[in-house]
Amino acid sequence: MRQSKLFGKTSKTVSENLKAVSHKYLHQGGFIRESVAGRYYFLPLGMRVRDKVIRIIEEEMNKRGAQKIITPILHPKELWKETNRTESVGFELMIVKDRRGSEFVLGGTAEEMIIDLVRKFNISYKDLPFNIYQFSQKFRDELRARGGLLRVREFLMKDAYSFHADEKDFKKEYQNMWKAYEAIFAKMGLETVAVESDNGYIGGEYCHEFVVENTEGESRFLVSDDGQCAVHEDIAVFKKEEKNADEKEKELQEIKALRGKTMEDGVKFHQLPIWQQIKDVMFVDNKDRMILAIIRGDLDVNEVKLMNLIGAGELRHATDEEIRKAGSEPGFISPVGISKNVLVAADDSLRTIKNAYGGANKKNADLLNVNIDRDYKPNREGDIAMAHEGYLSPAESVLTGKNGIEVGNIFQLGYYYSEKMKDAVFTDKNSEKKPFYMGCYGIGIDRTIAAVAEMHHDEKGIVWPEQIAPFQVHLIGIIGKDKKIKKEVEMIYGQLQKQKADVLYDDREDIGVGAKFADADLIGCPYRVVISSKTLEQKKVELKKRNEKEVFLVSKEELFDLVKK
RNA sequence: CGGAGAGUGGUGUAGUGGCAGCACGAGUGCUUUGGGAGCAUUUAGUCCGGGUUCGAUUCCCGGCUCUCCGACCA
Repeated sequence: MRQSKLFGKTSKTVSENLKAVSHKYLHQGGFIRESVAGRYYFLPLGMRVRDKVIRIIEEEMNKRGAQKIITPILHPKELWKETNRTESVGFELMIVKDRRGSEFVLGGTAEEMIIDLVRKFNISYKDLPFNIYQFSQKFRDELRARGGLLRVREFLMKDAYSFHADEKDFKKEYQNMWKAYEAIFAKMGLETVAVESDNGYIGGEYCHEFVVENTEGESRFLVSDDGQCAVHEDIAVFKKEEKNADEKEKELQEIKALRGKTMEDGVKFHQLPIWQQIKDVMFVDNKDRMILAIIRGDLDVNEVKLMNLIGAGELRHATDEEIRKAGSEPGFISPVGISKNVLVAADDSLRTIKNAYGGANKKNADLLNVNIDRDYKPNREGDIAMAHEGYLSPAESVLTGKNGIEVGNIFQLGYYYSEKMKDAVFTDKNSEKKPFYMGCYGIGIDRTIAAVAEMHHDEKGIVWPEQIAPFQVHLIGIIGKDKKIKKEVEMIYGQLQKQKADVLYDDREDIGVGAKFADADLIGCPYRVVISSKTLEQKKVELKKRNEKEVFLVSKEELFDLVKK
């Protein structure tokens, strides 16, 4: 490719608004341009990177038995109704209508579509298992796009769906895809951690996120020092040490408490440790249920765990008025004697303490010596606590908090969809209809590219890993008056083309050499080849790796050899 | 959705209640080629709507858009 003909240009300056490094360099290098927030044009350079990423994924998926298909992007809304995901999906669905009034969901994930396709075929156990995948544009009505390609509203995703006769067979595929992902990301120069996570609206019982550790990432997870676990904050369990569980239960007491509304106010007023206080958080779910989450005072409520415990689709904090309407008082909420209309969900940490203190459901009144079972009986009890850095894993290893970019995930779906959707069944050996056991597996292509840029750059631009660089070689001539040099570069370019080498030739005649070098650094091809009077004299070419400082003089033959694939 | 900030040529920015300036870019000509060259010349701009005002790019109100933080989402 001649750079003079390349559509899209590098830019010397960049808006201060572009904070994420990947965003900045992808913009400056001429890989992408923004349309509106969270929607991007991919320019030729960006497309080359994207195509290479696609190729790597495709190769690895095919190698492992998956087959590529494509579904329409507009999904009939009826399908989403069949699984009730028109209601349950957390992100607001993008819905479009055609002129006859038919409604379609702009696909953000394609479980329903794939099952709808599969059920057209009268699948028998002999057809199983299979894994079908696609690359397609996905739409998510994110409340807040950010960081260039890091979080977008429209992006290319590889999504795969596997169908099995039973769990055992599925588990093999889960491992198979796990391996595929490790191979895929390794080829792109990304080191990933498989983080155990919550399934969210996708459904199913367990899943793993593939996360690239990076401070720009929004995925918060914890790893234990013993290397035994890497788990997302949403579902991380930890050891809740006993506090004063041996203490004898004392008599319940209500006392006047002229204090502020915070946990600290309670500690100051009673001169007791924070862990002995009961933390009460009132929520409202999407069915307008009032939910009181209670937990040991030194811990925080994890809303995802809470949702899972009580089976809620969405949660929000209750307003002060709602708390009063439920017969309590902000800052003085208590599970003791709370209205029957309030669902009380208790964290099991409350079993590690005795004689707790906290509000009395009225202003400036507190209860002392509150004990679970004796004074209140939660409607639900379980783990709803948020794990934090420094806590101990169940195996008593210290947890460390990390941030990362989620580039892919693999989900166990089990019977989640096949039970909800009609005819999502196969015929087994005994001629009986059985629901499919399923899994699904996604990779966000755009975000993966951003992750590579976040991980591989220096102060001058992106340093692309060879496998996904827009070009392998950036060829530059320092031409001057000497016609011979121009001729030489053209000759070398011609030869490289003949070899079908992946080369970007900076043939622009009207710009200085400094600009050419700066552009080469910005674009970040792995090899830079320079032809000048100096190299011509020595009958060599100059070779420099983007990720190294030294330049080497090599013979033309060596160069041609290098780029031979 | 809550909070904060910002919208000025293609890009990055300055400034002002009364002529909108600079740099980069782009075009032309000459010159120039080892780290974003030089001279000359041309080109192009105040987000939208309303208000205050003799006069608004500037002040006020509304809208839209973007960025950041949070919430949400994965």
